[in-house]
Amino acid sequence: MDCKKEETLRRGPWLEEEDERLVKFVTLLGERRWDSLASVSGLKRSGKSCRLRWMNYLNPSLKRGPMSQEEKMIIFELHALWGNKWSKIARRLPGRTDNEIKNYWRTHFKKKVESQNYGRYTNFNRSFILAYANFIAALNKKMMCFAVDKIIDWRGNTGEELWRKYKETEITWTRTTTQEHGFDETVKESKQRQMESDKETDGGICEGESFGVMNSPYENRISDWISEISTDQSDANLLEDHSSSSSESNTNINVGSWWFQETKDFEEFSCYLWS
DNA sequence: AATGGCCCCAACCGCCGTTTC
DNA sequence: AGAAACGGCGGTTGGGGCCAT
Repeated sequence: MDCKKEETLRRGPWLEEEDERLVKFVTLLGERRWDSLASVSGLKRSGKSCRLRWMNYLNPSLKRGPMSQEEKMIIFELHALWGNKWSKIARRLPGRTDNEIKNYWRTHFKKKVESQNYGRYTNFNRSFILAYANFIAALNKKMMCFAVDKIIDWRGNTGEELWRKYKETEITWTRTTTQEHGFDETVKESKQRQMESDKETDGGICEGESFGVMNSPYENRISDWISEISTDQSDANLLEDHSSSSSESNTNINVGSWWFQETKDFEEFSCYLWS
């Protein structure tokens, strides 16, 4: 019986009329009970095949077109954190499927990873990522200033140290990714140039207004998140001498004036951020 | 023009955890 | 409670397109 059923099932690329029929029945019955949907629709496809076609191709919420600069960076960074957790990474990239990300990774990054250049990126430490997220958030919020010399993280890294790491990583990242992966880094580079010139002229105070701020959904979410947790007190911390911050209990992290619980690891942080 | 190598991506496979009956 | 069905996930495959030779 099952063998007979198998024989009648179509395989391989989907035809246009199959797609149309599938869309019609998913709209009608919803995204569930794929086996029933497959048989009710009259499609000679397995439920699994129908589900896959919908999830990876027909779903109207899917993004079309090439990966953006930012999506590439997110894939790269989250893969460094989580490994081949494609569905998990996909959840941080609205409109992209695990299959798409997996394919993208395999064709664009895998060879590079297998060569010697990857190791240093896997060491993105949390303080750097947090500082970076805060920095982007600060830009997005167009805050009046970003006082590098007032920052300290829970490991005792000063703002200057984080800033230096940020710049080094950005420079290395920019150079290698542009060369190796053909990324368009113009926005990032212009930001960086601006940062450096501002830093020189303002003694460590960066004017957020000066930057060409991107308005991506991710950065907006970071910004929203920061808005949620920011308080008047934390704003006051911006101007607080970091020596007093460092004397505080180690359970708190003060990066760029926002407080985090040390127990909250980066995964939790980013889940909250992008979920 | 023919061919081979490579890239890209849709689709499939097998496994496993969850849900349903 | 347990078997079957279902759904999700990561790994793999195969075919079309492009490009260099």
